[in-house]
Amino acid sequence: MRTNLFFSPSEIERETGFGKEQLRKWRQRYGFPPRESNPDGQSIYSLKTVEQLHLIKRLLEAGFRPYQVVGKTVLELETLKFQLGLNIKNETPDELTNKLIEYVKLANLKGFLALLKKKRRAQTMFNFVQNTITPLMVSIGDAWSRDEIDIHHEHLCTACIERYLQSEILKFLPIKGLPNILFSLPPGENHLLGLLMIEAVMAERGVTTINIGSHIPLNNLKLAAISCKSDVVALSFSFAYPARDVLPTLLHFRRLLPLNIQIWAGGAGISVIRKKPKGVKMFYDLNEAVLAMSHIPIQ
Amino acid sequence: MRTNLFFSPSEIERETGFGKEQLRKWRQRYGFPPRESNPDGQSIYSLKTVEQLHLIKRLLEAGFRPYQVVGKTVLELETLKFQLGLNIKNETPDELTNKLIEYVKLANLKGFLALLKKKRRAQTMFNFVQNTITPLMVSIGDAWSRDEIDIHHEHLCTACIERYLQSEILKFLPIKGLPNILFSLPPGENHLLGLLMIEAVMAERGVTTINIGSHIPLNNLKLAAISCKSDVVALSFSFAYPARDVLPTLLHFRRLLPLNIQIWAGGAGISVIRKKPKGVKMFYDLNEAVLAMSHIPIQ
DNA sequence: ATATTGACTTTGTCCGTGACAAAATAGATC
DNA sequence: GATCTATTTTGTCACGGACAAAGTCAATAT
Repeated sequence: MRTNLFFSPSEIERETGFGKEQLRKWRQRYGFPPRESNPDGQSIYSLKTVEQLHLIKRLLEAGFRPYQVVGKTVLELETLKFQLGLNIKNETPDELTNKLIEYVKLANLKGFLALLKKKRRAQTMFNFVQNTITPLMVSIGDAWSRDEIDIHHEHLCTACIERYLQSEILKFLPIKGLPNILFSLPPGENHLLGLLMIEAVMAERGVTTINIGSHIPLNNLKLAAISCKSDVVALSFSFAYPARDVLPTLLHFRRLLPLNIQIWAGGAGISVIRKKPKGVKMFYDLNEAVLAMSHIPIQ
Repeated sequence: MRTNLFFSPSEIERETGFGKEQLRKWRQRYGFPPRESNPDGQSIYSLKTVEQLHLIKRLLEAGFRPYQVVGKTVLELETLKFQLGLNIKNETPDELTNKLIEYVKLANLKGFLALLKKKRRAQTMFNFVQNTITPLMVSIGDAWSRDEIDIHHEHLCTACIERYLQSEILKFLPIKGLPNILFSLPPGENHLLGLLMIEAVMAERGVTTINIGSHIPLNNLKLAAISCKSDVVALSFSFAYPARDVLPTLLHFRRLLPLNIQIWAGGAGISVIRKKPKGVKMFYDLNEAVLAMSHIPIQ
């Protein structure tokens, strides 16, 4: 289903998280990635190269150093990977998830939403997010990487759930005496769903939540946090966020924001970070965040 | 708030959206931003420089060329901006708009939403969009360009209205026999509000609306339109969308999409286009779109 | 008068390379 | 074995040349 056989430098950055400067240096030092160009002279990367970069990325995350993996042949890399036993575990989706995916495939959003609402009524928002939405999005991602669905199915599903969560969040009433949390996405991040999920859970608990959305410079986000009298600013990093930018972004923001306002970071994008920056709370799990919420000192 | 803040090159990129390479070139060509360095010899940028870059960004968006604004003093830039401000039609906002803006300034989103809801109950969605939201957003934009509010106020306001519209759209029920419209943003576009406004109006009329959101390649959007059995695909171009990309995007999409599916284009971004591309309906007004809706042949 | 063409200018992005600081590793000492 | 120091590896930044894409403007055609 994927039609593009070649990738531009900016697409590479989005796909693999490696910057152009880094790749240029690798080419100078290890002779990889090779310099290719299309008839117009534009420099491009072939699908083979991109796949090799993905492989390198996984090996680096597993602890290898660049000089050990960059510049090796695919065969050598596969051998290393095999030795590590890096296997994808494919948990089989439950029945509900399968039904929902079926609706998306048929573009039956009415049925999709009806089923979602039914499930929502039967459980708390916390459980709904954890047991219904999360497995659904994981399975959708899996199905896409297996080419069983097109990317537009994923977009459709995401947009539908985002709309539903937005309307549900609006229904919750804040409780006096609980903290005030400002939700936002880091600059360059476009994936809103994860942020809405954690906001919905917090709103259910009675927290005053404000969602300022995406594409706001960190210095202006600081002003927003002060203006809203927020106790916490929560940022969500998606799987697609360039890994090497996560830590610098958090440190940058920590330096700007007054120390009496906490910074929370969550999302699939932070799982690659080994050591936590000082003054930032990292959440790998919904539970942790809910627990932490009850310990926020109110201003 | 006298802080001695300094930013590294990559932090500048996050704060202003200008890349390091671009800024380096500007320094080479126009002598701005100046080369400053901290005791360690690292090159850094002061907060003053950042603010100047924000100003430059606004002037560039207003149509100036880099050689006209990069390298000028703050005073010269302020003069240019002032001259620009004179062109803005300063219709005095009505009382309701002023009240809403006041709520945003105070970050009182509860009051903001309550007033919005009250107004919504008193009129149709069509009138709500045309008489309440549109003037509000115009005034917010004006206030920002006059430096009366910070950009974060605009973000807050936009996010709030988007959430409200999402929940309102969910309440409308489609009527059988009416067309099916797929709403989306062109690649690279981030401004959702305009799209939600037109979708809300259409949904009120009983049209089956599907909103697939942003950042979807045109080829996959085509697949979505076919899969959803849409009669029309509606795209919204914001004022911020690069004018030179509007026409190519529409022509590209028209070439991809089967001819029995109409393409609609709207938003502030299309007003700069002189001649319409063939096979695409351009809407400069809500009324036109509503009228056109009743003439769609149903498949 | 408007549209189109074509030369010229501006502008952003990519490249290769050198410099350098931060991180990781290895080696040495306690 | 643990801690400290020297060395190597690695990523980021600067610089300026090359170049294509986009914008400007004047001359010509419709």
